[in-house]
Amino acid sequence: MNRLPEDVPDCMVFLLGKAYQKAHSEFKKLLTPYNLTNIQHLVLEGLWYKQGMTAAQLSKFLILDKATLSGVLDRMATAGWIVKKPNPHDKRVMSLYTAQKADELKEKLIEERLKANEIILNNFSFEEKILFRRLLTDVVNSE
Amino acid sequence: MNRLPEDVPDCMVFLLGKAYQKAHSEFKKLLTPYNLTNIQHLVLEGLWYKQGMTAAQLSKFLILDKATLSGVLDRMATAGWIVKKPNPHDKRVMSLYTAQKADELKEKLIEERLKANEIILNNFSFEEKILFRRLLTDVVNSE
DNA sequence: TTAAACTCCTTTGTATACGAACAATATAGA
DNA sequence: TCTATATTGTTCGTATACAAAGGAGTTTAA
Repeated sequence: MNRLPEDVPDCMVFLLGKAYQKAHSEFKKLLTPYNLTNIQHLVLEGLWYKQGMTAAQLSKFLILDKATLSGVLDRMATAGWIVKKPNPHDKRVMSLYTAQKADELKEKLIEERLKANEIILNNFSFEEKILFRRLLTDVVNSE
Repeated sequence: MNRLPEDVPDCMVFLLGKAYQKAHSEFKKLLTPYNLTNIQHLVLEGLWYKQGMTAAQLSKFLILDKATLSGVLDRMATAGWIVKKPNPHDKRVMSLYTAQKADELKEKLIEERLKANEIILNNFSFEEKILFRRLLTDVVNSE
């Protein structure tokens, strides 16, 4: 990725966008061998955290639009990463579970996330890492 | 936007993504009255910084994929925000300029960017703002 | 001068992002 | 119990994001 231009108007949306773009791109490289997209990896981590969530619950948990998630889950079910089980108590809902194919790769996939974190925060001191996380969290949780 | 879940795996890609999502969404609200998307606003700021750039130059300057930019520029030209002038010396190239419609709104549009910055960095101290910018810049420019 | 190599921009295909509208289903309240 | 209201997941439309390939134009080198 190109370096940031220097003598240029200050825009946090742009800066955050480029930082995300960079992080996304690094992680994408790591996931290529698995044929998983970043979002699909995120869904797996979400379900490992709590199996059996409905799409609505997962959508809130991952702060992902339900419309976006709908398509993602479809592709993941087709590719055999997750399983959708109908809920007998509520016919609208499908409970979501990771499939065996995903569970077998769990350790490796989590390792890739940790590796991505390291790459992204490569040049930061321990204190900077902590601070950076807090500042980002504050932006997300503000208001 | 929902708050971040707390007791959850640490993932910088996710965190950066959500921070960008938040910032993007705040700016989007501010731009709605103008019928401009965030990226279109970015293109205008780019051209105000340096008029007459080609698509390739603008793509590098804004770190935007040329394929993405191609469509954005089309829509902006159609909507009358920018003008594409053919370059007599190189028939492959179009020089890009902001149109009158954009220039008339320049001050207001820049004001919206500043307002977005304030909203996003709302809870930060002066020192934190400076530091946050530096950390983000380091992420983008790393390697 | 001419062919190879390179550039610029567009197009195609796939994957998000998200507002809006919908059908099917639940549930609350009269 | 029956209806007004709310929820769940899907689909649609539009706008990125980006890899890959293609057409047209330019430059380089032999």
